[in-house]
Parts: sequence; structure tokens; C-alpha cells
Amino acid sequence: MSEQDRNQPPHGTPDTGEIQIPLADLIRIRRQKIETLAGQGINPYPYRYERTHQIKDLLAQFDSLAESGTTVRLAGRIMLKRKMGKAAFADIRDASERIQIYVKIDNVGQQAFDLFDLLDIGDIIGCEGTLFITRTGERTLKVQTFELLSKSLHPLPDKHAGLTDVEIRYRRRYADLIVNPEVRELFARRTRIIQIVRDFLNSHGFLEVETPILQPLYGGASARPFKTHHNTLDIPMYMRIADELYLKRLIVGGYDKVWELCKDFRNEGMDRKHNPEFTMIELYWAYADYHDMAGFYEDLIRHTVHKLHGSYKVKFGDHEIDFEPKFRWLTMIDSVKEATGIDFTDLTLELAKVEAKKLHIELDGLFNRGQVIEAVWEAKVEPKLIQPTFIADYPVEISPLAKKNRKDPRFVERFELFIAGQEMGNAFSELNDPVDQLDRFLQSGKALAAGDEEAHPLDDDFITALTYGMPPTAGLGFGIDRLVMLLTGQESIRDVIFFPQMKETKDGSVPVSKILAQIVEEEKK
RNA sequence: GGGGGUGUAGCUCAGUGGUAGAGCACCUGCCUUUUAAGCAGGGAGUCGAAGGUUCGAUCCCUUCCACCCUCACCA
Repeated sequence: MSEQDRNQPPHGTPDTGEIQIPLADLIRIRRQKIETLAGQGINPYPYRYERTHQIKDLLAQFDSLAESGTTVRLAGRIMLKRKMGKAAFADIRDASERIQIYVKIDNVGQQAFDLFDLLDIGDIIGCEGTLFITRTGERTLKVQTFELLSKSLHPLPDKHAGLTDVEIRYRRRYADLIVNPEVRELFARRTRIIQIVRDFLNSHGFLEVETPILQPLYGGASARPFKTHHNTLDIPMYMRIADELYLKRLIVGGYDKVWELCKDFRNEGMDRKHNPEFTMIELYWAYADYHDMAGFYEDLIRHTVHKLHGSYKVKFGDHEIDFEPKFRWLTMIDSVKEATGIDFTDLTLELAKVEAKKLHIELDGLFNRGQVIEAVWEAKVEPKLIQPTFIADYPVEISPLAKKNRKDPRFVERFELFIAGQEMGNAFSELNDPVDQLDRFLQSGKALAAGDEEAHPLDDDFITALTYGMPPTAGLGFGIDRLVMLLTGQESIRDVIFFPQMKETKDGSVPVSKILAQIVEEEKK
């Protein structure tokens, strides 16, 4: 941060007491309308409104309701207003749908009609009336009475162009949601996806549980944590980075199948695919191995796609993903052999490096055979994994949490699922030997002491749990945000998280709260 | 962190070395089935921030900030 930057006040604006920006004038005008209303004894923020229908239901039953002349009551936000002398139309939108209302001076009377004139786009109103169809064929509510339910002070974005500035869309998601119905639909689909997965897990005997988010010790993944402090206990505490260690404790405790929808926090970089706070699902299944888990996960994904889309095909970017055929299962070694013609199984580190170099792989910072194989795999295989593909049996050096492969101890029993070039899940035959686990903690502890901030700290209690005995167990974790991105065609994680983390802005703009406070001061004079 | 791009009215965007424009929104008037309603008139801007060059900067230069793309890093 530069010297001049530091010298800027937090919000940049000199406190002159005078706010002369156009937005302030727009808000002033609306405040004056409120004063006019108050003069007539009208509360601009009343307490409730009795609705008879949501707009969607109104439209569904439109013909019979119109024919019978039934009086209906609806409520929503004014999205458009078209006034024409002694009559006016407005578009009202509630959570479900949009409908047009017709306010005519003959129907509501002079006083109410003048009142309608004081309403702005953005205001929330309730109205009562009957249904009819206009000359141009639009289904419409003929208003008999209406009521202001909440006054909007801030103008809405352009009625036609909407809100496209992605930064404002993320920072003021409410504005995005108001004017972009497709965004509301997208987030509803996120909820739907989680619901489908939840139903699937519950119906297969997995118990949904809750474990600590605020932890005295973090673990279960290689990541830097958020650190905080508990005042009463006077101890450091951490936001969880993964659920793994607590869920395994529950397997020790005797549950067969557990899962959790986990909010995890990682104190790392932010980009199109990473938000500091994100959502995963982790599940643990006793007496099963990673083959069992792969079959189950494949069923879960296929079921979710079909339930959501009614088909097994999903478009993502330029690709169409087909979830119907059995997912491919390839060992990492075989996938590399397929892509490059080279079999790394029995190559020494030196020979592996020679082969990797021929493929123009960057080898700086790679110290063991597993890392070299992974580097080749990442460069030559991963980006090509468009259709759902399990990659299995990772080198032991790069997989410290998984059991060694029963056929070849140089590899582990682990798979990751790849779809559209993205990782969509990570699973192991879980390590349950407390001695082995302790050893890996100790190794990791050395790395931590040596400055590797992502290394795992020793969790004494978790080792204690393992000494009681944990059954053979398969575990799986997958990112919900990534899954939602895939199934909704979004390419940025910020588009599937309501309130993504943003940097603090220092653009010198005046906060609306300050404008409002100033206007209220002016009104007192 | 490197490279590229963007930042002008509440919103969507033009534009220029001589202190800024359009559409929507807003205000006024007309208009009783309109629908991106229409017609007429009007108001509104620290041109992301700070420095510099210049008689003069929104424009040129430097630095900074935020966002987007991309590479790297990290998972």
C-alpha cells in the first residue's frame, strides 16, 4: 500500500455536511413523497397484508377467477409504471411471477388515484380487485383498492438493460435478484440440487450430522486456516477446513453411514473457482472401500442430473456432458500411458524425469516420483477429461490420507472424478491404522514446523479415536459450489454463491447510509 | 505475483487536450385498455483515486484502487 493511499480517509469524502450528488436528489424526492403520504395519515411501512393468491396461482386459475368476478388480493414490487391521464398500468412482481395491474380513476376514486401517482418503481404494494383481459390480450388485475406496503428510496437499475456490472451484482446481490429473475432461478436450482443430494443420501441410510465449524484444531485437508480467538477460554480457535476428522470419529463411535453439508473455510487465494468460504459434502461409509464408493457416487451424480434436468445430458461451455453411460474408470498410470504412450509404473525418479522432460513438463520443485507422474498427468490428461471419468490409484507420495493399494504399495486406494476438465470429488479407502496415521501426522508436523503452512497439525484426540478401532471405511468429499456450477453452466463460483467474498472497495463513493442521514438532517430544519 | 482489458448520471453506454452527451430512470404538463406506452419541456456528473505535464486534463504521463480475462501459485 502506498503512502498516498494510506492517507485517504476510509470513504474518501470530506465531511462538508453537504451531499450534492444526483442519487441524493432522487432519494430526496422519494422522501418528500413519504412526507406527503404521512400528511394524509398513511404509514409508508405498514405491518402486514392479507393476500389471497401468489401471482403464479392467480395466472394458473385466471379464467375461472375472471369469469366469476372473484375479488383477489396480491402483493409485490412495482417493476414498471405506465401512466396515462386518468388511468395507469403497472407491472407487479412477487416471488412467483409478474402480472399487470390497471388503476383507473373511475374505479379507485380521485384521492386514491392521486396517491397512486406518488408510487415509484421499486415500491412494494398490495392490491385488491378483479381479473380481466385487456384489449391487447394481457391478463390484468383491475384494481379496486391498493395499499403501499413499503416505500423504496433507491432507484432500481434500468428497466430494460437491467444490472450487468458484475461487481455491483456481487456486492449488492439484492439489486441483482430484484432485476434479474434468472439469477433468482439459478439460486433456486442450487437449493434444488442440494435437496436432491440430501434426499438421495438420506434414502440410502446415510445419517445427516453436524460437527464443529469452530475448532480448537483444524485438519483433514492441506490448507491454511482462518484463525480466531475465544475470549472466555482464552485459546486460539480455527474455522474448519474439512470435516473429515470429526466424521471419522463418528464412524469410530458406531455409525455406519454419516454425511454432512459442510461450510468450510480456507485462507487462500480467490479466483474463478475459489471462494474463501465454500460448501462441500463429505460422507463416510463403514465396511466399504473406494470401489463401493465410486459406484455409489456415480449413482448419486447420475440421479441428481436426471432429477434436475429430466435428462442425462448437460451442456457446459462448448461441451455436452453425457451422464448416462457408465463412467470411465482409469488408473492414473493408465491414463498417462494412453495420452503419452509412456508407462511410468516401474520408472525410477531419474527415468521418470527424463521422460517428463521429453514432454516439455516443468520439473522445478518436484522431488519424488509421484509428483513427476502427477505433473505429467495434469499437463497431458486432466484438461481432456470432459466426460465423467474416475482417475484412480494415485502415487502414495501425493496422497498421505489414503490406504495403500492392496495390489501395489507404491500407489493408494483413491479416486477423483473429473467432469468437463474439473475435479468433482475425491475419495479414499480411509486410513484406519492409528500407528500409520500417527506417523503421517508426525511427518506432517515436521513440515509444519519447517514453515509449510498447509501441513497437518497433530490431532491427538483423532489418534486416540483411531486407537479404539475404526472399521474399514470409504470416504468421499465433493464441492457443492463446483457441482452447481457444472449443472447450471456457470463458469465462476461467484455466480453460484449469493454473497461471494469481495475486496473492500475504496472508490471514494458516498455510502447510501450517509446520504440518507444527511437528508434526514435536512428534513429536520 | 506476471500479462491484457475495463472504470464517464441511479442503470446501460457514447465521447473529447478548451470544465461532457444519449437512452432508460427522475421532475413538470397532456393523455381513461397501455405494455421497452406516447408527445412536449426540464433537472441531474469530484468522467475510479492521488500526483505530474500543460495557460488549461475526463482525455497525455506516473502511482494507486476495484472488477473481468489469462498465466503462475495454491486446493
